[in-house]
Amino acid sequence: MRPKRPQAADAGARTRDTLRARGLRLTEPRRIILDVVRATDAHPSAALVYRLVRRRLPGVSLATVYRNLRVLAAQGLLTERPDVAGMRFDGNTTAHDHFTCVVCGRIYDVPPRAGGGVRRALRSTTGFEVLDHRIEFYGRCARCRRGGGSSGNPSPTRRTYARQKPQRD
Amino acid sequence: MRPKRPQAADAGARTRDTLRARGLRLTEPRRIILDVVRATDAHPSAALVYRLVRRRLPGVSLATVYRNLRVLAAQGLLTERPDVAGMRFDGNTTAHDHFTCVVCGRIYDVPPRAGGGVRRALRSTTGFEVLDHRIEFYGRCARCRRGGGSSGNPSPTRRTYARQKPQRD
DNA sequence: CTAATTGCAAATTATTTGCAGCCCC
DNA sequence: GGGGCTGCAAATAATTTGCAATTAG
Repeated sequence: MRPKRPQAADAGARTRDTLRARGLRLTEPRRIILDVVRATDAHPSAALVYRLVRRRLPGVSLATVYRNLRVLAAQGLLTERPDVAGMRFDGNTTAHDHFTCVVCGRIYDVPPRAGGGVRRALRSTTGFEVLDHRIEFYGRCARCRRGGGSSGNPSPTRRTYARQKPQRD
Repeated sequence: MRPKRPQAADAGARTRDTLRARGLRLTEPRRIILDVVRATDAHPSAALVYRLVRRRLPGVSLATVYRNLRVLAAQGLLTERPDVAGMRFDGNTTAHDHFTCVVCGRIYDVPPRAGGGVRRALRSTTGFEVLDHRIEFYGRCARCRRGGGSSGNPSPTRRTYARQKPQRD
């Protein structure tokens, strides 16, 4: 397991309270699932979360992982990201954008760019109430610009990135 | 079928050339599929495209629809959008962002906001080569802000929008 | 206690693929 | 005429659900 992010420090107590307020319990599978998602910045798929959780709790079922990822997302304790290859989860709930490398498939967190200004502008021109927004960038990461598509994906010669099948999980 | 967008005027010829250049053919199913996706701004799922195409070509198979949506996306003739409820397709290939109403589930096209400036900034700070970007907004559309969640979705009282199940298709 | 949660297996849903025949260039 | 394309049916893959047993609070 990797070192946790700073925010994860108080996780136990705060998380428990958040859940309890909605009549939800902080069970061991649930706690470990959240912990695992928070401990990585790989934006894991449900399948990968499952594999990682199993290392700590060999008996969990995949269904439990799916159910909890949903519950935790509904409580705002983690975020769901629809992806070409299925749903991915993000334990970093602070404001940030994403950069997907079309060569290696890695998803990088990048600092938030177009701040509230964009949202305000949209609101004033459309009359829509903007509650949230997400920005996804696509391109070649520094690593892949240098060496040819280093680790990870085969086909570096793709023309589209929409269909890029990154290292699933 | 609804009125086409201005860009769709020359579709036939240009599209044929684009495909031919890659050794691909412009068959009737393919042409109609592209036509259908271009004729709507509903960001349809494959299943809806299938239903719409069938009206004009009753014999098509779902597999053909899927295969062609992939091919057309790979050629840049349409865009794929991963969504919580599966892939959606967009025939509008000009620069624009999206606004998803968390009440009725509609996806609106909105004019592009954070232009190239955002991309340039990201490039200079990260060393990443940014080829493309997408912005997704979430909130309540004008219509839903007025009347309670008018047409469309049941549960107007949801707390999260990540799991909003919009009118599938 | 007792409602929330879990594991398991079966069920759904979305999407892809193998293959034989068809058709565009 | 040959390689793309198509329809069909079967195969995968991702995610969900029913249910009886278990457990947190």
